[in-house]
This record gives sequence, C-alpha cells and structure tokens, in this order.
Amino acid sequence: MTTSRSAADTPQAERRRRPRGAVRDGLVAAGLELARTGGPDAVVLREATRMVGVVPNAAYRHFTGRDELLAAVCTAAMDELAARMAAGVGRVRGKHGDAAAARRRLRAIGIEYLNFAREEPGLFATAFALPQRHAYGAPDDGTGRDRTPLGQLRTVLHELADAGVLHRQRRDGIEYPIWAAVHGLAVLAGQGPLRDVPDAARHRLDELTLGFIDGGLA
Amino acid sequence: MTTSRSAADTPQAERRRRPRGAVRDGLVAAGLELARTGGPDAVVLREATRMVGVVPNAAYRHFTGRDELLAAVCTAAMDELAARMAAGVGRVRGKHGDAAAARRRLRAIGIEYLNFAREEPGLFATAFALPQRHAYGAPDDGTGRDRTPLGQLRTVLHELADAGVLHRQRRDGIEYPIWAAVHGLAVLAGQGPLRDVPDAARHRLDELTLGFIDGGLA
DNA sequence: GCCATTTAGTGGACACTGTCCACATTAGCG
DNA sequence: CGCTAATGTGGACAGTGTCCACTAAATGGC
Repeated sequence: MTTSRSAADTPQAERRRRPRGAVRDGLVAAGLELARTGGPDAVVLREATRMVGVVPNAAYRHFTGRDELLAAVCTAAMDELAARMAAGVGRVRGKHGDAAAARRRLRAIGIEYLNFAREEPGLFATAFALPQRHAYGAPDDGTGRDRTPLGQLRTVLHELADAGVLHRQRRDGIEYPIWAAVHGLAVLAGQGPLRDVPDAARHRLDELTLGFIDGGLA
Repeated sequence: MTTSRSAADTPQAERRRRPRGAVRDGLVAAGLELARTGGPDAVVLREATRMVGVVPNAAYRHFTGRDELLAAVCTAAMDELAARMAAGVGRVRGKHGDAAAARRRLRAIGIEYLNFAREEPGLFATAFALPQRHAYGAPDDGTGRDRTPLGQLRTVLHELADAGVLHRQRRDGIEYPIWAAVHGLAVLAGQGPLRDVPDAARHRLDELTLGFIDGGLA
C-alpha cells in the first residue's frame, strides 16, 4: 500500500450493479426513513447515500441537490397520509346518499389525519415541509379521483351535500375551515405547544374538534 | 506581517466593552432578525455572533448551544405575536358584557393571528418551532394576566360566556377547536400547501374560517 | 457484434456549520 | 491592590451540502 498506483488496483465491490432507478428509489426510501424518525431536517443527503451504500455525489445524478431529494421525500410522505385517509374512509360501510354514513366518513377523514400526525409525527411534518401545489383553484371534478387530503375531504363534503346534511348555502368553501381545524390541531398537538398533553386529554381534544366541525355543517 | 509575534501586537478593537447583558440580548435580537427573514432554520449561531461583532464561541458564555439561543428567539417571537394580539383586542371598543363587542374581540384575535402569520411568516414559524410549555392544564384565573395566545383566547371566550353568546354547555374546551382552526389556516396558508393562493382568495379563506368559528359558538 | 456516446458512480476538495479545548483579558469583589 | 470568576479569543475537529475532474459501465447506431 506504500506505492499508490494510478488506479484500477482493487475491484472495490462491483460498480453500477444496481437496476435502473434503484439508487434513486433507494435514496427516497432512505430519506423517508430518516424523515420518519427525525422530520424533514433529518433527511440529510450524505446519510441517505450511506444507507443506499453509495458515495454522496452519486445522489447528484438523480437530484439537483438536497432540496430536490427532500421534495421527493415530502411527496412520498404526503402519499402515505393520503393512502391512510383513503383506507380509513373506505373502511366505513354505508352507501352513497346515506346521511349517517357520510357523517362517519367525514369523521373517519379527521380521525385518520389526526392519527397519522400522532403516530408518525416525523412523516406528518415532512409531508407539509414543502409546497406541493395542492391545486388550490381546481375544484374536484366529481369523479373522486383526487387522492390528496383536500380532494378526499371535498369528495366527502360532496356526499354530505347530496345527503342533505350540508346545506348549499354553507357548502361553498367550507372545506377550508374544516381542513384548517383538523390540521391545526394536528400541528399544535404534534410539534406545537400542546405536544405533551397526555394521551387521554389529546383524545378529548380530537373529539372536541371533530364535534366542532360536525356542528358547523348544519 | 512576516514575523508573527507571540500576541498582544494589535489592540484589536476594545475587548469586553459592552455593558452587562448586551451580548446576550444582541444575540437574541440578531437571531430574531434572522428568523424574521428565514424562519427558525435561518437562526444560525455563527451568523448571529457575526452581527453582534463577536467571535462564535462567545455565544457559549450565554447559551449552552445553538438550541438554547433558538429557544430564546422562539420565546421572543411568541411574545411579539402575543403583543400584537393584545394590541388588536385592545383596539376594540365596547365594555365587558356587551355581546357584540365580545364577538368583535374574538374576531380581532383571529384577525391579528392570521395577519401576523401572513406578514411575518418567519417569525410565526419560529414562534412555534420549539415547545414552550403553553401550560395546557392551567386554566386562566379570570384576571386576564395570561398573555399567551391561548390565554388571551380564553379571556375573550370567558367574556362571550358572560355575555350569553356562548352557552355553558358548549364552552368547556371550545378554545381548542377555535385555536386549531385559526392556527391551521395560518399554517396552511403560510408555509403549507395553500401558501401561494392570491391575496384576495386568502382573505376569503380568513372570512370563511372566522365565520365558521363564529357559527360554532351558538 | 463492435465501438462511440451517454449515464452513473468515484475521489478529492471547499466553504460553512455547531461545538469543544486551552488561553487571555477584564470586572468585580475582598 | 490582588484574586477569582466571568467573558471573549484563537484554533481545532467532525459533519454537512456542493462543485470539479475522472472513470467505468450501459446503451444505441452501424
């Protein structure tokens, strides 16, 4: 090892053995894991490359920099939240037009949102750590294809309106106060000033907020 | 400059000329300015010391580390929010017991909160960047001495109850859904997915949310 | 099927950060 | 006046994001 030859001395493991987008996907997965435990600040580029087993600079072949990696992780985190919400809503029985079922679906949306924030605080914070352009102006097209949190909320509100629970007058734009109330509680009780209220009290806060929302429909 | 003598060559400005707590206060002020433009992540210790005109390590005589400095900055930011809320509430005329005045005061609280979040996004984010123990369990003592956002909200709700606007039944714990709704909107429209809605639309979101809250009192 | 070109990973470097250590000076006290 | 604790300095280290030049592997045209 005294005389350092030009190069090509050691095989140094195999190079570029990974399939097509494996490194990129691996980096996002690693970043997601980091975010899960430490929030957005914990998704550090060098650590992610270390987990994937690649040199730091390799990341720059797939992302313009740390910010773009973080953006990908944020999107993934948001997708996980959306998937959970969709699963929760899907678990509620009752066909379209049933007022009670629609109410339960709205409640399920809120519950899933709050549970995700409580059980995965790192991912929740990460999901909202970057602007993903939630398409503010775009109203849902009625197909229910929009799987974003806002889209799912709109779908359920649509159903509530159809069932006659939510009156036309109140309906326009009501998704925002509702979203705000749930999101606000999630943030305050997650990373905010209410972060260390005991579990029982937190549950009561959830119920208070969901009740407040339910009362605001009529 | 060729021969570097041992030391004590140059007077290098005066050393320790600053009054008692000047450096500490200066660091917090500098950190607050950094937070104002870039949020909590922008309050970087070395930069703050640079602004104060002191070497980085000097900060460690006043804080155990960057986190403690940040904590002080967060408290300062929260104080600024609280002061603004108090000022806004104080500007509302009408004596205690007047239902309409109480309503306007509740509205003022929300408006000031949302305005602060919009006009000082960095400070707003910083105010909630650390757990300051908002004394969850401690109810206000009726003296109105609690100047925290939650305390001020409780005071106004107390007045609303006295004026008969808010019924006993609904009153218990209602500060949390209300706080959550306002805070959630502030976060969503500030750094969140709704960050780039045009000003007019944002104003409408404010009104929708405040209206939703007002409707939830009765 | 071979070779040129693009792609993807490596190695080394730089500036910047938070933090620790040993040292020097000053302030405030007796 | 002198001692001690408080406060600021200088230098160092590990860790980070990012840039550059280089190289090996995969890909596509012929």
